[in-house]
Amino acid sequence: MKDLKKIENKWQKEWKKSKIFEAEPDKRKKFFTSLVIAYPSGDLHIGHARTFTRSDIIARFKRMQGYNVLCTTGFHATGNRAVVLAKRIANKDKNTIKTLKDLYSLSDKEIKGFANKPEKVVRFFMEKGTETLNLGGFALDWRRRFISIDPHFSKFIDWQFRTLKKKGYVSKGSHPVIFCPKCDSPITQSDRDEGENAIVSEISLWKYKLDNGVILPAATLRPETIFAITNVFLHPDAKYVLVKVGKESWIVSDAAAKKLKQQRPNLEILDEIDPINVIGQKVSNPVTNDKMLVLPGPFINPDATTGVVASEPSDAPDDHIALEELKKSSQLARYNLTAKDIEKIKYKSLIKLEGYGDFPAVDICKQMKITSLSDEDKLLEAKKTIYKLQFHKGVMKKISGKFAGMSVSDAIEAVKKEYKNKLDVMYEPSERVTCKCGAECYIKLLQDQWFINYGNKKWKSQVKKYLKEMNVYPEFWRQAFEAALDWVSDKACVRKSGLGTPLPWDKEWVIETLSDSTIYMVFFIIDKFIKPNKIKAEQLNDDFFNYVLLGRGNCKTVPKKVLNNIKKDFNYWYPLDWRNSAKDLLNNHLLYFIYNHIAIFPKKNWPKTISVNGYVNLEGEKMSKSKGKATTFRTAIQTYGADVTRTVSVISTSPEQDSDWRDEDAENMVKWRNKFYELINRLAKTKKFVKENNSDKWLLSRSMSTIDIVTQNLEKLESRDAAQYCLYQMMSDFRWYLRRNNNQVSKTAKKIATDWVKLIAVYMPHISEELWKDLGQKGFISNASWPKVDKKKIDKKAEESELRIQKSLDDVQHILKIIGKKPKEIYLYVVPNELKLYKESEDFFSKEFSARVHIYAVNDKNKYDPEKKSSKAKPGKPGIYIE
RNA sequence: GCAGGAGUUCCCGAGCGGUCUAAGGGGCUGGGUUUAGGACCCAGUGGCUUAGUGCCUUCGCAGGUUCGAAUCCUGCCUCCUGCACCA
Repeated sequence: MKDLKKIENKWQKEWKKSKIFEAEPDKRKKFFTSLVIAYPSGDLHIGHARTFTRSDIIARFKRMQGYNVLCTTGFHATGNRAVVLAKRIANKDKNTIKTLKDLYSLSDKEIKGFANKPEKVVRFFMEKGTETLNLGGFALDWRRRFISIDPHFSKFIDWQFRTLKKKGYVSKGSHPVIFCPKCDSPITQSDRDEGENAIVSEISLWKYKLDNGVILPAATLRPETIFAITNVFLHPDAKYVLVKVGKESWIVSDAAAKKLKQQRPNLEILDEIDPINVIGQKVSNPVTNDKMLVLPGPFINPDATTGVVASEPSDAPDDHIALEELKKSSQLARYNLTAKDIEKIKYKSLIKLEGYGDFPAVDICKQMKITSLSDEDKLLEAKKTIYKLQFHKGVMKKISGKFAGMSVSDAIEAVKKEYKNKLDVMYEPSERVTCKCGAECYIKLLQDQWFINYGNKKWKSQVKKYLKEMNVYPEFWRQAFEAALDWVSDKACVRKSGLGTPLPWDKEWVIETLSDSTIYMVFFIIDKFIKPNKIKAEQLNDDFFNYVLLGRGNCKTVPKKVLNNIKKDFNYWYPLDWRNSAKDLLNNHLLYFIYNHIAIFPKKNWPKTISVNGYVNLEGEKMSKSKGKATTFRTAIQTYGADVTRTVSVISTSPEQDSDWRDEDAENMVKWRNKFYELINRLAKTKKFVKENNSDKWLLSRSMSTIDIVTQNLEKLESRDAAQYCLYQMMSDFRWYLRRNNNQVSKTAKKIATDWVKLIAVYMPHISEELWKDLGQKGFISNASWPKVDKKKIDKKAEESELRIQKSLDDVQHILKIIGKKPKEIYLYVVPNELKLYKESEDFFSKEFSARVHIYAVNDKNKYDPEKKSSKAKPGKPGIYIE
């Protein structure tokens, strides 16, 4: 057999030489798509294989359908990753260097050259990535490749941002992030030691006032309990401070003051406060104005939130038990309090909860026999139980005034809204977070941030409306999309570090990754003109983009002729017909992509179709978790060949699900490919064809249905279904056909095989080109026309007849199994109109059973039928006699 | 916590109101082919039964709707993903 890997290389060269993938406008209908631009901080991984192959399959399919297809890609270097990598190399980080060596076989010298040179890193891997895509057989127009740190591209981003700003979609604000004080920077999941999954949670602060006007800000996740608060707790032995916040004075724990300082730059620490002096005083409830005591709470954690806790003992088991304990406390005198003071505290029933009385906290503590704060585990469980029940099923009682009758979950939001002016907020990580450097992290409110206002109601509703008009494949994702759209809000679009384009009007900021990659597909069209016309970045000013992209104004920096060519190309190719990406971009990039098109371009240029696919796991493990042995796209190609790698990466599961890369699958696919190649190659060489019988009509009918299904599925990019039919279904039909015909083929079968190779060509383009040539066809199969479905050739009768043969084969086998002996003679008695069908299959049956098979019509007077089995014959079910 | 999903036979993985013991692989068992191994081909793979048949049981758990449920509804359990400065 030929070396199928050499074949791949040969056809890649042929394609390049003949430039068949370089697209120029012509009279055909166009189809414009692109691979999602990859981040080149390493070579492409196996996840890219899936997403990219899907795009390539659709591009190749459309090309064969007769469209003028433009498919291309570029690289995205914006952001911090390469900067961090280059820094780590400079610091001689062993893991980083080892990974680079293991995965990409780089030499020490090469690696050393990357130290503190992020640009060098990304440009190096851009070349690697390009190579890999070529090895994968991607049908791309490489004249349009760019990287997002090219100065020309930056000019495009300048224009985009100025345009957005003019339209009022960019504004300044503040933004909470999880922050490491030691590294002095926001800290992402991968930089964390503990609390990888922590998120920023917003905590409400109710401001309880002492008589002297000083505020005790109590933190809570349940602001609706304000109506039933009975007292406030301070830790008697913790360090508290008096701080100034704007015009107000607050008392908070020392730890809290330090955290709050990060969220409120105007906060000033004035003085240390002894909590003992505050305990025993009275504060007023900010909503009800009720007076209540400040009590000692040795159980509270002064480091959490503000160190001030409001107590709601009817619903919070902790608070209830704390008060119970306090009644018996011997320490009360220390705070000038008496047990009577505590006993006077009256619980207020706030939330109606089925199965519980007025005070659920009291009930559950009784039930669970909790009597002391030292029963920590039980208390936690009780708290969780009540909280969960109340959140989902609790109903607010009369005491809550206008919120009465609301569910607790609704009331929380309603209270926040109603008392917007009285409530304050602070932010905390949802769990403890520590940085890899060891320091504990907290939330910092970044000031003077620039935002793109994706929360803008009008803009959002435009997106929502247009989303309904767009095609989303698989339809499965549309719901997820709409849900994500509901949640998307203003997005901080600049950072202080990393590669990228400086914000045009505030150059100390750099536009971040997801914000400079929203409409980059436009740049594929422009980029092609830059080199040949020696256009400099400075020439690409706003006038240029306004003229070529929006058809507005005048541009004097670029020659008129070039300008109009670009404009012509843009009008021909745009909009993007198909955007395919992995699901990680669903919540962000894909939405921003639609948002920005809608903001900047007229409707005729808005994208048409979005498709999404799941991730790829490696041997059942997440790629990020399978340490060290991460398979790259390139090694997969080198091991199994491009055709196999491509096919395996899209065939294993349906697009909406995560798939799994298993070497075993790839090995099976290698077998399949070889079998396919040998089969078609043998057909190609066949000169002697057999006479046709029912199985030819059957095969033709089956192949027409298969082509039909494959075509329909590719239209929706249901790659798995399409592949399953055109690989496995077709193969199993051919196998039956060959079995039926003693491994011989007819002319019809060879023609069907030719169509089959065309179907396979989108998955396995290399081997298909080779077989195309073997079959004596001209030109590239990549440019051949997609097989047409002739529904007239779908022959239900022939299929049914073939089914009868199969069934009869089964019946005989079944009997043979039961009688358990080797047959010498087999007699089949068929109804008269089936005689021809069975008679032409007589040899086939004989061969299958290694016995002489005799076919008789039931009305044949000369038949041999000692046991009168012919009387059992029905249509499709011959009588059977075996000797 | 909020949001979006998933749980199918030994394993992977289809099916998403009747044609479902439930596609397709893999594994295992038997047979063929082969000098042998491999590869390849055929058959079997819940239980009982049978000259090509018939019955019972099964799709996370528990209920419900229906003439009929793996498929629809309700509740529960378990698992996965995202929640933003990270590409």
